[in-house]
Amino acid sequence: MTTPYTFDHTAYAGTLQTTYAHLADAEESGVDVRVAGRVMLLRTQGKLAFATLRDSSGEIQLFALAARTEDFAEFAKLHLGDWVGVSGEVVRTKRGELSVKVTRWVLLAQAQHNFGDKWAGITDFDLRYRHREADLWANPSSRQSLARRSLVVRAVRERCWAADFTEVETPMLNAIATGAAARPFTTFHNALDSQFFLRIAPELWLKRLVVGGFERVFELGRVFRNEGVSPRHNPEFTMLELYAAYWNYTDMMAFTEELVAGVASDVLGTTDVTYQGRPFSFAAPWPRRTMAELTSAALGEDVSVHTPRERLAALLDERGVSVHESWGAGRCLAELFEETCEETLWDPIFVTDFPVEVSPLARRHQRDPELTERFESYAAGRELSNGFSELNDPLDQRARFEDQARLSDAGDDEAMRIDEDYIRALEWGLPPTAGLGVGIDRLAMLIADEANIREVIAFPTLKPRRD
RNA sequence: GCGCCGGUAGCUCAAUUGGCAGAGCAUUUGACUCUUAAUCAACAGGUUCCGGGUUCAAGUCCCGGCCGGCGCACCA
Repeated sequence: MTTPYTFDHTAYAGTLQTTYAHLADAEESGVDVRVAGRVMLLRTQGKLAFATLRDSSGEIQLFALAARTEDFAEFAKLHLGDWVGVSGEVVRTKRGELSVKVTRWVLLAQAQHNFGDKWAGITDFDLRYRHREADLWANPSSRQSLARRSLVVRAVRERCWAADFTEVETPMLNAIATGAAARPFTTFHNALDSQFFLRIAPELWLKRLVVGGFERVFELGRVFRNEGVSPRHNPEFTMLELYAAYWNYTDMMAFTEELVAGVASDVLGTTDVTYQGRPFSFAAPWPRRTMAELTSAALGEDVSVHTPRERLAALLDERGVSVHESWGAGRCLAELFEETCEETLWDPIFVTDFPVEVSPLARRHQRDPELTERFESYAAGRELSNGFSELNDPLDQRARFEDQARLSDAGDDEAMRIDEDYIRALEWGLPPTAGLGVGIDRLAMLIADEANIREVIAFPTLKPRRD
């Protein structure tokens, strides 16, 4: 059968609900509208038929009468899921339901499959994620979470633009996967006869743009990490990275809390949220506490990057963490922090002053060369952002990469590889600069109140069917 | 990668100790001029995820595999 190529609609269901909220029972507005969407429910009653129409804005009832509606018999045989366009008057029925009293209608597309259960919708995770299109029209909450993700991305982008950051795009196909500690995906370019890695972070490229004179840049894009899959990890995810010349990590913390609080406010209209039943507030300012302070408080024992490595290792051992021989005091401190503090950090907080050993791209702390001017923000027990004063000394950067190479030789397959082109870029002069990375999916989870990252990704990575 | 749990009609779910594989909704047919998950009547709908095994008999028990959820590990 042939269906129309266009439908000229003049109203949305949700808008009609607010515009005609005043209409009394059995009152007719005298206004004709054209609406389109999917038939979600159908109730026929002899020479009457009621359908629930859903469009992107909400739902409205369609009211068809044999005496008034063209092709009434066909209308009464619509299937759940069919797309229709209708025209008719906005009325409220005797029973109080705002409706479009259908005079003319057209089938826009047939639904050949249906989900059947009007109450439970689709609950099977496998079906929901593999056929998200069905999930989205069967389950309004799925659509809401993805819509909120979209609003988060939009708000992030607009706030970065408003702060004079230039949006840029850097390569996803890289000869070296660097800028973070993660195992990469590999691929191959035939014409260039070369192996490439999908990027694990855009960090080094972005700083090269700062070297080139883009004083404020950001990139909002996909990164790929060949790691495990979990309710909080998808192999490809979206990251915001942002760099500002002349800022240090203190400036960047101030920007970060304003950005995140602003995004929450833009999307939800408030900075007060409830995540998985537990409230917290994104409102700035967030507390700043050093990693050593928090870890000492959790342990009931003063520790720092200067605590003898043997003592830190013993504390880890007590907690069942196996200590690798290549770990120095800095790595041990960071592990202790993750073990004792991370999950307890519910309200947004900045954890500052990370050891040099675990921060190969961050600038040394002005007061302690064993630390860096680095922060991570935490919320709901999870890392939300990561930022630092950027290391701009090419000699120190080379030494840091060489430390990483030693870790790699010691069997750490996530250690960074030395990037000669990046060191050369630093030799051209990187001004004092602060950088920020924010996991957008994680932020969207918080704002959409979702426990599983897949709920804020339209098509999460699944194992291909093999049957 | 490891552990636990799950997979039954298009969808949501039942099935007692191993004993004829069911219901609601959806689909099909019929009734019905204000329904709201409409209601009522009837018909139809199955490789119980896949492959082996035990048994007179397997959705159910055993072995292997596939996919998913959760936890651990890894990470953001």
